[in-house]
Amino acid sequence: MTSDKDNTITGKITRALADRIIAGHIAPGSKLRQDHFAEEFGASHVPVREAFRRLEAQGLVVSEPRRGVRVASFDIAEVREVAEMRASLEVLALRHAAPHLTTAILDEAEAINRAGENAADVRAWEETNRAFHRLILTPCGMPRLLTTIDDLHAASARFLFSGFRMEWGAPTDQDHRAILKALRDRQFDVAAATLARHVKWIGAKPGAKPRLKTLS
Amino acid sequence: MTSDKDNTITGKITRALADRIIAGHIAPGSKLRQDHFAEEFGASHVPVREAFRRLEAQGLVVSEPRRGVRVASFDIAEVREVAEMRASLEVLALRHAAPHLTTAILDEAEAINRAGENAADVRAWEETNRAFHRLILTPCGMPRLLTTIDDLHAASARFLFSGFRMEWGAPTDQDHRAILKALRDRQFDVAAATLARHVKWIGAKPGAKPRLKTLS
DNA sequence: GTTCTTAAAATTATAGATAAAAACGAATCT
DNA sequence: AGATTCGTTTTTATCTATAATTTTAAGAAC
Repeated sequence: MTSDKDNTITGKITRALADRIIAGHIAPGSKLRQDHFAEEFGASHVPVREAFRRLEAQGLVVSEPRRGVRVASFDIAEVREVAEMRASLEVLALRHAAPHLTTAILDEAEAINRAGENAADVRAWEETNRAFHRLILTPCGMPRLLTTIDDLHAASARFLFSGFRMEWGAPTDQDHRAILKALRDRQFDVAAATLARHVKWIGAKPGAKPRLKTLS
Repeated sequence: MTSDKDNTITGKITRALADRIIAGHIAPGSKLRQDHFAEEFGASHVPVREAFRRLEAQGLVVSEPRRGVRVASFDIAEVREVAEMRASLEVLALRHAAPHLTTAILDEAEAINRAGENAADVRAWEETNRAFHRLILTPCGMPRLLTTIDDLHAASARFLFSGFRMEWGAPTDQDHRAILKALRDRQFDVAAATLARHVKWIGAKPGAKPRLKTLS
C-alpha cells in the first residue's frame, strides 16, 4: 500500500499494470515496453518508469539494466516459497491480532466467508478470500507486516489465476470456518496452526501444473 | 537487492541514500528534495525520483503525493515489529537452509563470528553480524525470502545506529556460537529457537531510548 | 550453409524544460 | 493583536528531446 489514495499518474499506471499482471493478462516473461504503456495511458514514459520500479519492488516484474523490464516468471518453487512466507507472517500477524479480535469482527469474517462460498468465479473467490485474511489480521496493528503480507497475497493470486484451474472453494472455506471457531474459543494456537496449514496448502497443491517456465 | 551490480545512476543514488539513511546521517522526518540530490550527484532529478520509489518500497522513506518524500521515522513499536518479522522469516529460512549447511559453511560462519567479536565500532559489528546471518541463511535457496530479510536487516541496522548506543557485542555473539553449535549437532529446532530469541532480543532491548519521534 | 562483422532500427536511460500544486510570507481586514 | 486572504516562491510531477546501448538484420567471408 504505497499511499492512501494515489491520484498521481504513476499510481494509476502502477495499479493498472499490477492488476493485469496478477490477472494473468500479460504473460510471464513478456517485455514491458515503456513507450507502449506511455502511449496507452496518454502519458510520458517517465511515470511509466516509476511504476516499473514499484512493481519491481513488489516482485511482479524483473528489471535488467539497459534491457528493460519483463513480467516476473515464477515456477512451482517460488509458489511454495511465497506460501511458506505467507504462513509464517500470517501466523505472526494472527498472534498479535487475536487479543484485539472482537465478536463483531468475527461475525463479519463469517459473513465474508459465506459470501466466498457462493463466489461465481476464481476471481470473486480470491477477492473474498483476501478480504477474510485481511479482516482477521488487520487488528495486529503492524503496518509493515500487513503490507508485506499484501504483496505476498498478490503473488499468490497471480499463481491462482495463471492458467491452472483447480477445484477451489470448499476445502479452504472449511479451513476458514475452523479458524473462526478456534478464535471464538480463544484457542489461538489452534487457530494459528490451522491458518498455517491453510496457507501452505495453496502452494503445495499437487494438482498444480508445473508448466510455467522459468526464464531468468 | 535490486540487481546484481546496478551500474545505472538510479542504482548508485539508491545505494548512497540508503546508506546515509541507515547510518542515521539524515534525520528521520527530514524532507528529501529531489533537485538537491540531483545536483549533488550531478544528475537530473528523474533518476533521483526512481531511487525514491525504491527506497519507498524498502520502507526507508515515506512519500506523500505532491508533497515529496521524507525519511521514514520509526518508533519503538516498529522496531519490535521488524524484529518479530525477522525472527519469523529467519527461522523459516534457517529451516530450509539447515539441510544444505556444510561444515565449510559453518567454519566460515565461526570465523566471521570471531571477527565480529573484535569489531571496533557498531558499524563494523553490524557488518559482520549481517554477514553471519546471510551466510547461514543463503543456502535455503529462497530468493524472495532472502531479499525481504535483507530489507528488514536494513531497518534493524537503522535502529542500531540511530542515536542509541547500547552495549553491543558479547551477548549476541554468544547467541551466534550457540546457533552454530546446535547446527553442527543437527539440532535444528534448538538452532531455530535460539535464532528467534536472538533476533527478537534486539527489538526488545529495554536499554533502548524511546526518544525517537513519530511523525506521520 | 554457417558464422562473423557491421550497420540500422528500436528501446532504454537521462537531461532539460514546462506546468501545476503546495509552502511561505506579507499585507489587509476584523 | 489575531486571523485571513492573496500573491510570490519553492518544489514536485510531468512532458519533450537527446544520448547511449542493445537488439535485429543484412551482408560478406569462410
